[in-house]
Amino acid sequence: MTVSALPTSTRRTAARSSTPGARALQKGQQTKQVIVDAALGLATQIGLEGLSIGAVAEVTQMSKSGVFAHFGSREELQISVIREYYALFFNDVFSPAMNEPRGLPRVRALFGNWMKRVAVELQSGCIFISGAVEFDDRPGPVRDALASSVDTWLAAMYRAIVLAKEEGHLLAGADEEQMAFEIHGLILALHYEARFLKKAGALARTHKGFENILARYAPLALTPPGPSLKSTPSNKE
Amino acid sequence: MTVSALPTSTRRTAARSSTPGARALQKGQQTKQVIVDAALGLATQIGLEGLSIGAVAEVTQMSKSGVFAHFGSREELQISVIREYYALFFNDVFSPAMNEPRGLPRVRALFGNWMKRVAVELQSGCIFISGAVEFDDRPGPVRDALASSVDTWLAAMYRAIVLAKEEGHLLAGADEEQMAFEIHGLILALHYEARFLKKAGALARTHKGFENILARYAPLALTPPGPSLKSTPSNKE
DNA sequence: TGCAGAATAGAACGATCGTTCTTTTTTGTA
DNA sequence: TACAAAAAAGAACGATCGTTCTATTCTGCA
Repeated sequence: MTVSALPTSTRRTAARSSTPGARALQKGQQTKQVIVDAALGLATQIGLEGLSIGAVAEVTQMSKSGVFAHFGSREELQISVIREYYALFFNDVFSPAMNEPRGLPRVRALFGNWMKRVAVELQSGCIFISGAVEFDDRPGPVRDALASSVDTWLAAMYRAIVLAKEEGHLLAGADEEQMAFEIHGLILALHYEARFLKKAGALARTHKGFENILARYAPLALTPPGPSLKSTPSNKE
Repeated sequence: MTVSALPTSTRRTAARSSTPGARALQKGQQTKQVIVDAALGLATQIGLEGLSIGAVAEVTQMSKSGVFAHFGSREELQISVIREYYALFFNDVFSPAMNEPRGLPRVRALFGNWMKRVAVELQSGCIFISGAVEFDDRPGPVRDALASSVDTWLAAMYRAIVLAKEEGHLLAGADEEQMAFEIHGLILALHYEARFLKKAGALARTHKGFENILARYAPLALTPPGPSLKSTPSNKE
């Protein structure tokens, strides 16, 4: 489960001046990618709802209609931004963690990458969090794209927890959904208290909160900073 | 520490047709209150940033300029809404909990009221949460009013936890700020997963998460709602 | 009852929004 | 190099925004 189910439009054709007989269109997709990148940068600051075609045009030094033509509607631009963010998020958070062995190490890596990413985003904002507030009672295709992206990510996190239990790294009675819920809460609290309230120490508390959760659901596993007994160095997958 | 530090403008003068010699102005403050109430209803649905004077005018059956004259600016209207929400929040969540004895009972009541309120708001939205996302990097008086309201509430929650520790209801080594942080995360996760993702069971998970936190910070206190199959009924985590 | 002042309405402003239509420029290729 | 198609620009539209200014209505009190 990598980034397979991604929109095809965001992938560059890579057929440049060479191989002329392959695919045709190039320039269009190229500038479209530039526009989406710029729009993503804007959306992380002012939110998906505050994203305006005029602002994107100004940043990209294009005309409003020139930007508009690539998407046909503002909603389509917003959806493209969501898909782009989704791809970046998975590449930064999910994919590297899959190199860790299944079980607690992978769960740790997923949470660590997630936390690190949100920490970096404390200056730029997280679309998965801000968008949830903006579209929580605004039905439509934008909301659907956002919700399905978040659902996919949370399901991936949940899946890693289930695997950890199957590996015997968690208590037999551990409630995986409950654990995922509490982890999600830590990330949201980090975003809220650090980004909005500018409170110091939120990052450390997030990390400590995760260790507290582990102490509840996997009390056997010691904290890794020392020479710990990593779980079974399993293989397969 | 009740609702003392509240804006004076939101309190009604209560000097009606009787006692004519007391205060003069009535009608103005009266309709202003109506406007603020209507604006609050709108803001909980579409957010503080989406709140427009035209929409408020339509709801209250007034003219735009008629609404505007009471505040002088949109920002002042937003701030009035925040103060009104703050007052309602404290009356619903904080004040009733102060009837509980200090210590764990009061902490339980605070969290229970908070959770209940957010649960009710799953259809209308919580300004403390949506506003945090809307104004997390938008400096100004609106952000300041919102942040100080949230700060006051979180400080009240923190204070109750400190008292619980002083009463001996928490472990001697309990980190009160950490506990408050984790509790905050539960509320945020409830709002996110129930309101945005429409996931079922979020309310139960929030409650269970709170019990898990208590089991960590106050393992001596048993859960009050009858015989449950909680984790090991043992002691010292 | 009359009257000053508060409260509200009405109209208009400049700005910005998403979108449409038309025209110009650029691109890829025969 | 020429030409058709794609890409981008330009101008304008109706709508809505916050705000200002002026005129009208209402309220409270002598």
